[in-house]
Amino acid sequence: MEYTVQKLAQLAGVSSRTLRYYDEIGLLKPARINSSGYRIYGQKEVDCLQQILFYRELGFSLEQIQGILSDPAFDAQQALYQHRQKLLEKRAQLEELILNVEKTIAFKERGKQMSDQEKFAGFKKQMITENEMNYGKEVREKYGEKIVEQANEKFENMTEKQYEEANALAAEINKTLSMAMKIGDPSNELAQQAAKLHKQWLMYYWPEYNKSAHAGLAQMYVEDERFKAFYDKEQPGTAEFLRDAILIFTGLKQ
Amino acid sequence: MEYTVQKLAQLAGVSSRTLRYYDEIGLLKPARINSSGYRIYGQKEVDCLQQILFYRELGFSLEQIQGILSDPAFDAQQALYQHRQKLLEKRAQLEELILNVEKTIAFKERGKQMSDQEKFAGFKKQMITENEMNYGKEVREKYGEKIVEQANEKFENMTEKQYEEANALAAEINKTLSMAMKIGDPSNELAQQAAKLHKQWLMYYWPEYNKSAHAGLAQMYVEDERFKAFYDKEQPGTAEFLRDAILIFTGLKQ
DNA sequence: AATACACATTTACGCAGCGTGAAGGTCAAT
DNA sequence: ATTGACCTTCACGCTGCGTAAATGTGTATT
Repeated sequence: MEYTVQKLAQLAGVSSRTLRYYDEIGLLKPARINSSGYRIYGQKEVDCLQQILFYRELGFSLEQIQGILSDPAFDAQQALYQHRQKLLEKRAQLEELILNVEKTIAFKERGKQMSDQEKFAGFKKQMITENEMNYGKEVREKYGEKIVEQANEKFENMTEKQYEEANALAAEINKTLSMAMKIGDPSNELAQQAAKLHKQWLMYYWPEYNKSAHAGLAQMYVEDERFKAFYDKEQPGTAEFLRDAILIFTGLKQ
Repeated sequence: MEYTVQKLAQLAGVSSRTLRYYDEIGLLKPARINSSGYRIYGQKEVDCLQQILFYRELGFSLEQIQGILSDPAFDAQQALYQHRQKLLEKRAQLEELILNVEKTIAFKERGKQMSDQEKFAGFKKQMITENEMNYGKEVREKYGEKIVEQANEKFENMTEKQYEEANALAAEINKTLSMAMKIGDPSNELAQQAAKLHKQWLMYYWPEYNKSAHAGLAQMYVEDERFKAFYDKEQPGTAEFLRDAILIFTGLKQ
């Protein structure tokens, strides 16, 4: 059986350009060239092409394939081993690359979360200052107008650095919380650590700390859907969990 | 601090050609060009180069980096995700490649093993001709000295080509057997195919075929530990499986 | 026989990211 | 003035073809 470029190309599932290229680089010469200059391939060339494509699929370069096929018995084995070795190295590199990309993603993700929390901080400010919430009202009733004004002032006078510290704290709270959730007990050490961090975080925003206000805020985290959604976005039940941890931390439960 | 190409190149650990190229494609333009046409880079460019190299290490193309750096906040995140996705796909491809290369190695290895089987054939010869085994004895008793001598002669007169054919057959038997093993029933079509191939293989070595000798050999495969080890080396139980298949094939069981 | 249309041919640019010259100017020191 | 270490701008080369462009052939239909 004899084939022209196109026929052979179709048979082998490559382009005719590829066959001409293989001819050009001497990888696969046609059996003969007919009177019109057409390349004519025979059975031997078909077999050879199959071999070429086989090694090509294994990721060998055309040059390597040429080497392997020109001296088949000797090199093929060793070439395969070396090739495998190279592929393994390549894979190791890729693994590392992927790890680095993932680290970068995580890093940026954290950065993004902080800008989310920026909004949240704004949201919180709105809550405290504009008296929209019942709890806002309650706080005002309980602690008076003066303290609320002081809080606003403190918030608005935060330096950039303090702001970043607060956000870093918030990120740590999240992390600690998510770890504590895995254990599942709000009286557990890790959960109490989260509550403590939360207190520290609060102190960036509140003019003074007291346990019942902290506990009240914690309760609000559960009852206000906006807060709840914020805390639950990664893991449902986080708001409740944090509330319970804080209630225990403040000693206002059990 | 200002740098010429070379200085910056040294600082960043790239070649000056690279910096010129980055200038050429507009990825990193020098801060200014001095009166002699020298490229002069400033602090801003140093920082930018750091970013470029960072993303380059993550495997991004220069074009992608250009995109990311020109509109940092917006694209970077998504680009990272997409990039990760692409890397994962690439890894999957690599895995497959490696698997295929290893398969090929194993296949060629088996070819090499055929020269092990050369030993094995020698081993077999020894067994049959030198009357070491009970089964060897039995065969002699059953079929007489003459036929054994004929077998030896046939074996020693095998051409290279016949020998290779026989080895190819042996390889096919192995393959068929391992597939049949997955199904698990020695009366199954594939297992019977293996038995048939085994008969054909035998006929390269035996002067004449008969069912009971075939069945006897099959039994020996199980009872002689050397044969058993040979057949079981890839998958325990293969010797028994082959024996059962051959017993059914020869009709000497059930 | 003319036309159409699918095939064939060679030549050559393009791709990514530089390496590696070549041919020539500039700077500082000798 | 010369040297030697810099700098500059071309421009080709690497891989494995894709994708024209320009031109010739083979076969079927009108």
